[in-house]
Amino acid sequence: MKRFPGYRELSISTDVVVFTVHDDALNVLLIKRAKVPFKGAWALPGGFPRTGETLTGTVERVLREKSGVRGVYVEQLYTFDSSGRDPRGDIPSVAYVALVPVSRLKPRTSATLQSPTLFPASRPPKLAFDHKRIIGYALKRVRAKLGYTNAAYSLLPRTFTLTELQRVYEAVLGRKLDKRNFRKKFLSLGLIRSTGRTTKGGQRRPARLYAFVSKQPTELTKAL
Amino acid sequence: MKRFPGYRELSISTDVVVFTVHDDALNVLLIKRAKVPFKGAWALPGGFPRTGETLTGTVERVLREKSGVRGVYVEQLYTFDSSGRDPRGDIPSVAYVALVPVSRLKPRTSATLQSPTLFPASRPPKLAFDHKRIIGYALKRVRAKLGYTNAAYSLLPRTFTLTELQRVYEAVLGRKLDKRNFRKKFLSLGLIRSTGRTTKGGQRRPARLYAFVSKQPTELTKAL
DNA sequence: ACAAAAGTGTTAGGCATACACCCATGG
DNA sequence: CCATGGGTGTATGCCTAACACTTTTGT
Repeated sequence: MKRFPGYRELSISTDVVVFTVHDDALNVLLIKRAKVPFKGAWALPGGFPRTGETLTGTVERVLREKSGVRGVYVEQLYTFDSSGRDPRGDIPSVAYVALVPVSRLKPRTSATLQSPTLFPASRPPKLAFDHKRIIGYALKRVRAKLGYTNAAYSLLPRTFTLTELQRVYEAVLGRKLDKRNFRKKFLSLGLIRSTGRTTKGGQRRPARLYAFVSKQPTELTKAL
Repeated sequence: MKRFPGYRELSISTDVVVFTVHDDALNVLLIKRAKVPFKGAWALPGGFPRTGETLTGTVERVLREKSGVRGVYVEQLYTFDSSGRDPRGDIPSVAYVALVPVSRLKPRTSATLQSPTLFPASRPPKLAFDHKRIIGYALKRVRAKLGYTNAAYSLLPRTFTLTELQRVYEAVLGRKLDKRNFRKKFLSLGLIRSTGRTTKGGQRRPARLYAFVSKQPTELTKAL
């Protein structure tokens, strides 16, 4: 088995599915691979753990180096080990999902990074390895999670309107929701509080701004 | 890093939480460790992948060699990589959950195996590594899974009475359920069918025997 | 005054829960 | 005939889903 200095072994890898809501659609961040295998193909950001680095540490480093974000919501998804997924051999990959407000991604799309680009999560381009499958798996997980946790906080700025919150849910779930029912139920959950402030400057009626009471992952007893 | 011939590297491990329902309680199968570290301590069955072996393959082998079962329900749980979990270094472990009818376990409790023994899942003995945490995590997963899949088929023999089915649910969930509501709902799901046969030989009224329509993992649209 | 999004209640149906008695069998 | 678990129905409250108009602002 091939070895690279500084890397532990080529025996386990990580991949990160970075989701964000942009233009009322759920997007996934992909990079162009700079090396073989699959050189030039779109792929999930990922990498091998360095010596002494935990998997979580590897993911944080990958997010920093390849996507330019830090301190975002990260959750382990699944460990993929199907034979044939990597031409270098049977290298299992521990996949993670990161949820990021789109505002956190934009400023870091610089030329020195491996061209991180957003694609619609439901129609990604042709992808390296088994990354298409991983994205499908991640999509399913995030859809479920929004239903029974407060994970939406990680896709929104600090304050937001109820319409923006609803757009996030609609983008992730891929379907329209009823405005009155959505507001009624969400407000009854007690996850968000009104900040007392409103939007300004639009050519329409100002909207109340809300904030999440807690930005820690929380499970709900009653589903959304 | 230490190497053993025939093993890939000591860079990833597997652990299996084998659950079964016995005496109306959810039990977990543990073995006494034969080697350091934690020699003599109770631990989850597990092991390192051999050369060319997938993680799933490793789990199947471990189940065969250490627990004497094959062809049972297995599901990946989580990959644990907290530093400090293994004194040999930061070795991530991919944990799996297996669900087994107790009848499949009994005959293989022979002296040549590393004394696999059942313990109540909610009160396991002192355990090696971070295995207590893994069992807690597995318990949570199985409780959830029973609510929205047909996974219970893997804990029961081919045919069973509704009371036996309810006992399985009660053992896993750790609480009593209402008999009439349980039967009404379960039968309405269409997961099981009456075999037309009944139990015999007890000193009480015979009970109808049921079988699962499908023994493939299936997700329900409506929760139990 | 108009365009654009914000904001707001009611009703009907389905689902979950609580609850108690008769039945069939073997000894 | 007795003991033991098997088997059955109804009523209530809650949550979900469907549905349309008025309000506020900037131009």
